[in-house]
Amino acid sequence: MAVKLKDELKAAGRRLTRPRQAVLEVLEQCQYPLTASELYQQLQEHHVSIDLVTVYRTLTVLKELGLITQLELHQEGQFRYEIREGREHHHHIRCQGCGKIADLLLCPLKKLTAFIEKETRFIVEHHSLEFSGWCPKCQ
Amino acid sequence: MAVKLKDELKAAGRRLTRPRQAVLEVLEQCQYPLTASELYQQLQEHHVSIDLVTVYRTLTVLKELGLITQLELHQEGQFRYEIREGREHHHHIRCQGCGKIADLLLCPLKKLTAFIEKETRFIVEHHSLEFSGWCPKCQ
DNA sequence: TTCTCAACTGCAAGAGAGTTGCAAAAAGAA
DNA sequence: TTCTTTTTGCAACTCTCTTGCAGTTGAGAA
Ligand SMILES: [Mn+2]
Ligand SMILES: [Mn+2]
Ligand SMILES: [Zn+2]
Ligand SMILES: [Zn+2]
Repeated sequence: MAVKLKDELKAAGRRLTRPRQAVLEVLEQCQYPLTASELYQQLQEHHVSIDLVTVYRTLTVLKELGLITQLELHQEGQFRYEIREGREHHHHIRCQGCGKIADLLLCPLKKLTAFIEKETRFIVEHHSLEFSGWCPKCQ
Repeated sequence: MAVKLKDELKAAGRRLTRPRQAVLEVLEQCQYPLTASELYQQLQEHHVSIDLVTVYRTLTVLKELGLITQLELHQEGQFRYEIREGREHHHHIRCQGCGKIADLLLCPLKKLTAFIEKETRFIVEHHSLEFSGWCPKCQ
């Protein structure tokens, strides 16, 4: 992934820097999508000192390079980011109690998209689908 | 609807006021869900002078009474509100060009919810599903 | 109708996520 | 090492939404 980062940056005329490597590493090791400030905290715990503004700018760059995905969970009011490498398009479920986020490794919307395009005459480009509820521990 | 508002307010020990009537009227007449500031603008156009803070507080009350629904469209960064009366649970599609929002009078997620509950052992309470793309005019 | 008081409103200030301007620092090519 | 361009950190800012508080108003009681 580090190699891929370097190549993608170079191809885009951008530079390989400490913050970009560090942010990508944290996201690689995390099992669930992180917010900018969660990422910032984790960096501090790893004794990597990067300004929060730089975290935001880095996330924008990594997203532009197609290395991470930005997502929005319902009613959270902030973005989350996760590594794209090796993960197909999928959706999430979040526990209303503890905030635990789990992947749903499926997308049931292909047929529905075709139907909606026919009915509305829109051309569908994106969709967003998330569930929330109670995880086993919080029930 | 005006009668229903009065009754619901009374039942909740709350009062019937000008802002509450005006906000509900604007939402009743609108064909698509409005943000707080769109609502505020429309009120001003109708020469109803209500502070934006009061609009927010009014939306909270109407939501608590179950008269309106709060929703969040993907990537918009603000809430929208629509009248609940006479409308079943449904979803939306928004045009990335002009911002037009259309209702999708369907919900395809009942079976999927049961499947997810079995797979994840979460109990699903809410879901959010929206589409975005290009409306006929913007294509 | 008038009185009374809790509910409500407007204004100012604040919170939280994210963005922008700018000078100083660092990457990387020559 | 030098030079140019990109990147960073800091401060200030934007935008949506919330909170505190003093003055106003709705509506039940007298
Ligand atoms: Mn995921
Ligand atoms: Mn609708
Ligand atoms: Zn999908
Ligand atoms: Zn649904």
